[in-house]
Amino acid sequence: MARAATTADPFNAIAERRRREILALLGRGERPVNDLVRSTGLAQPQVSKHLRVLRRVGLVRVRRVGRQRVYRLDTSGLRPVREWLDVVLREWQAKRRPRGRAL
Amino acid sequence: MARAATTADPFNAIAERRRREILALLGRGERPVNDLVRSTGLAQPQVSKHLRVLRRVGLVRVRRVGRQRVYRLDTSGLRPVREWLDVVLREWQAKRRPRGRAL
DNA sequence: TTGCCACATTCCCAGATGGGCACATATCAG
DNA sequence: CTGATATGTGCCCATCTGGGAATGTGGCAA
Repeated sequence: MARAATTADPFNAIAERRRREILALLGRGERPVNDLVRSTGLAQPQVSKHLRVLRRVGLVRVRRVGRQRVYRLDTSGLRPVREWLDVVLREWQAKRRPRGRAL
Repeated sequence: MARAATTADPFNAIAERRRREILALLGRGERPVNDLVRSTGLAQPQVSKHLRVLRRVGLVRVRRVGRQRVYRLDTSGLRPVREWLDVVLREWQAKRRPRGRAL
């Protein structure tokens, strides 16, 4: 088997640097594609492709405004990541600091 | 260019399901390879390979005990992920709930 | 030394990119 | 309709990958 598709889940989607960059930008507010193109310095087609991946995994949503497409971050898509991280770190903490037994 | 190496950073490393599984197991405490092999149901070589990737990105550490190698989670390696996630979510919240101005 | 055990490494290969580039589409101004 | 603007898609290709199977290696027991 080869590597999983980038659209397999949020973990694979955010593995790509540029996509994280795009998500970070969208975290500060919605933006049309060309805005992202300028901010990232990437070619427009590349940005569109990254956005497509982010769309497929539910990390962003689009809204059409005239001939533009305004992208918006959908934080719910990051939930699995947050949760996995929390579980791992939480359990680790529980093991590392059993001081005074658990409550 | 192709996809970044799985050993490029923690984001790429945890993109793989099996590796997340291994990290979750290690979150509950150190374990020798064979333990992980049993828990994951993967073949030993595969587990070793995943562990190698996790080692390279600093997500786990090894300790030799006799002929075994005990792996331990190194949470500091997850910091970049935690931080990126926090920044994105925090900024998003700031935009979504500007109630009563910022403090 | 011999043999076994716990792991790591190497080789092979189909599958999935990400960027560059050309091109298709949709919308809006004239 | 025509041209310009804003995006999405298709194609090509070097590169990295995860699993399977075989092999290499260090430590321990007899």
